[in-house]
This record gives sequence, structure tokens and C-alpha cells, in this order.
Amino acid sequence: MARKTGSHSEITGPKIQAAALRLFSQHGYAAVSMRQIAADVGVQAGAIYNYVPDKQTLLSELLVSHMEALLASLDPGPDDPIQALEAFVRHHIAYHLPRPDDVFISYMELRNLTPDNHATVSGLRQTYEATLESILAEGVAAGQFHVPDAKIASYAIIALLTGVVNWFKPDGRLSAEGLADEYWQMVAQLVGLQVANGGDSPAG
Amino acid sequence: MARKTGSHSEITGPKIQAAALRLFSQHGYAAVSMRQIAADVGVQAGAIYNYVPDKQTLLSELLVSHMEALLASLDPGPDDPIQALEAFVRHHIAYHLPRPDDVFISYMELRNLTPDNHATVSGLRQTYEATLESILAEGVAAGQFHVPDAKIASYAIIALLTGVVNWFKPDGRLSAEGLADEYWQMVAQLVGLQVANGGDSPAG
DNA sequence: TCCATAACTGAACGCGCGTTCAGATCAATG
DNA sequence: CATTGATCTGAACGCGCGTTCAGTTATGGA
Repeated sequence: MARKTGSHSEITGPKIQAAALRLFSQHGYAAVSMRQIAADVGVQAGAIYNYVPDKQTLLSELLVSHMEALLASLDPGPDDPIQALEAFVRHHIAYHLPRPDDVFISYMELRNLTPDNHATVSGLRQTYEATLESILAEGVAAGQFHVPDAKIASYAIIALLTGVVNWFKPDGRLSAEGLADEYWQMVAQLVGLQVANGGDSPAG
Repeated sequence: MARKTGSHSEITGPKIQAAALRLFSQHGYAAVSMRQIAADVGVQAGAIYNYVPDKQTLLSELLVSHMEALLASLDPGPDDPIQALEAFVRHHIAYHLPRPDDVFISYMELRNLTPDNHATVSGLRQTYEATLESILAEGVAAGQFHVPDAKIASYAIIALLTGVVNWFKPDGRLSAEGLADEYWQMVAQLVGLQVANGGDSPAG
């Protein structure tokens, strides 16, 4: 054998993913060229094709791996719907806040996926949304939550939570934890729970 | 004078705006070519330049006119924060539901605006958001609303409300009014109001 | 040291892009 | 009906796109 497999590959490969993620998030998939990604990595455009078959696959892999990592990070959570909802809310914020670029492309570049890739990513997303919906449905059935419709409420809550990456700046007055506290209060109230003002999560 | 000014212009001009709006919303600004827009209108690409100086201006005008129309449609509303919030929620949904394409491009194509155009549109958007924020702030000051932070709550509520266009289908079980009812219940609870809901008692 | 080969370069390919413009077309005016 | 100018066509411009590939470079095992 000569040269160890992937001596640079282990560096350049991830660099390409990272550059593509940032550039797609910043300017949009269609507006970013392979040459721009290559320049960002410090390489010629042709070199990218040692790592990725084409531009479309590059985008698709970013979305799929984000959604799979998000799902893998999901804890089954407590049985009690209230606790489960709080855990979901806090986890959603904690997971998404450090990954604004992933959130951006996951919600904005879906339409640039080929039908096959779109179906894959949509399926993963629906799995995630269904997790929240079932928590809500259980809480409604148990008389703990009061929302007009569990599915609509799950859409509303996810939109509300995901929107945080649009304005949050890590150097602002709020820490990630403080932010999660505030969002949990709002979500708890949204589903009809009483929340101690300015305080912690509801007892239980 | 020969031919009356704008004999076709009055047709083709709006057709271009409409086609651009739909195509930008569907595929994204960068992914849509002037030739595609022209084909959709039934004209050659060059003809577009009788109506629009360039592609960037075409996008910018769509965003600006949407935001200006949205602001113009805003009623000052009742003095009471609760009534004002309800009016804001219902109006937001009623205005946005029939205009999903405007909503899409207004939130997804901001980054494709030149700095000047971006500043203009952002300014209009901030005016809109400030309307909600001041309603919330007044309600908090009056002890009617209980949210951790008026500004964050306004972001959350707008994200929640705007998300509706991502899933709403006009032929589903819900009418626009029924939908507004459900969203108003959720928002009312989010800000800490008690909402009568089919006879169940308030939680807690 | 030699050399197999992973990693990369740099040029090239056909193509579609935004935009321009000279000339054709067409409908209302005089 | 002839004229006029708004409207539109169709070809062209330079350019950058995604992708390919023959050839160059660099690395670590033999």
C-alpha cells in the first residue's frame, strides 16, 4: 500500500460539508456555486468531486444528516405529558440554537431537493413532528392540555420554537438556558397550563 | 398619438409580477430565470425589460409592495390590549392566508436583496413587528398579559402565526374563520389569558 | 530510496444565465 | 388608409455554471 487512505480526505471531506452548509445557509443553494465552496475550502472545484457525486447530493446529505442527528438526539422522555412537553421544548431549543445553519437550510432548501430526496427528508421531519403531536394528544386526552387541535398546535409550537434562530444572538442578554425558560413558559401557557410567573417550570 | 399608452402594458405588466411571485415562491429567486418568467407570461425574455429594469428590482418590488400593503391594511385597533391582540391575530391570519406566495418570498428571499433593498424591507417588517410588541407591552403593563418578554413573545407569536401558510390547505376541514378561532385561542393562552373552551375549567 | 496511489490541479465541455438592441408587429389616431 | 409609437421578437453579448478528466503533486509503506 502507498499513501494511507484518506490522509487529506479526513480533513477536506468535512471541510466541504461545513463550507457548503454555511454558504447554502447564507446565500441559498441555487445562489452558491461549486467554485465558491471550493474556494472556501481552499481547493479547486474539481477536487470536490472526490468527495461528493454532485451538488444535489451535497445538499441532500446535509439535510438528511441533520434530521437524522436531530431524531437520534431525541430522548423518549418522561411518561407524563407535561414533563415530556417541557423536555421536548428544552431539547428543541438546546439542539437548534447552536446549529442555526442547519435549521435554515432544513426549512428553506427543501424545495431544491429532487423528489426522492424530498420524500426522505419530509419523512424524517414528519417523524419529528409526530413526536410532539403525540405528546400533545396524550396531554389533551388526560385533560392536562387545552388546545383546539393537537396537530395544529404541534405545527404552531414547532414554528414558534424554530423561529428563535432568526433573532437569537449568543452575545445578547439571554443565555441559552434563560431562553429555554422563557420559551417553556410561553409554550406551557399556550397549551393551557398555569405557569408560576418569572419562575421555574410547573411543579411536577 | 398612435396606439394608446399601455394597451398591452396594463395586461403584461401585472402578468409579469404575478408570474414572478409564483415562480420565486415555488423555486426561489436564484433558481428562476427571466426566460422562465417570460415563458409563463407568454412573451420573450426581452419584453420583460419594458416593465422592469432588472431581476433584482423585480424581487424587491414584490417584497416592498407586499409589506406596504400589509401595513396599510393594519387597523389601529381597539385600545384594550386584549381586544387589540385578538384583532391583530385575526387580521394577520386573514391577510396572510390568501397570500401564501407573498409570505414565502417575504421570509425566504430577504437574503437575495441588495443591502439597500434589504434595509427598506427590513424597516417595513420591523414596523409591523413593533405593532404587536407594543400591544403586548401595554397588556403586560396593565397586568393582563403574562409573558416573560414582550419582544420575544412578539417574535414567537409572529412565527407561530406565519407558520400557518406552510400547511393550510383551503379545501381542508377548517375554514379561515375556524382557523383564526383556533389560533386566537392558542395565542390568548400563550399570553396568559384564560380562554373559555367548550366548558372545561381553566387549568389550575 | 522507490513507487503506488490518494489527492488535487487546471483546462475544457456544452449550456443557460441576465441583459441589450435593431428590427418587426400591431393598434389606435389623424 | 397612412402614420406613429408602444410593444414585442429573436439573435447576440460575455459570463459563470456543474461536471469531467488527463496530468501533476505529495505521501507513507516497502
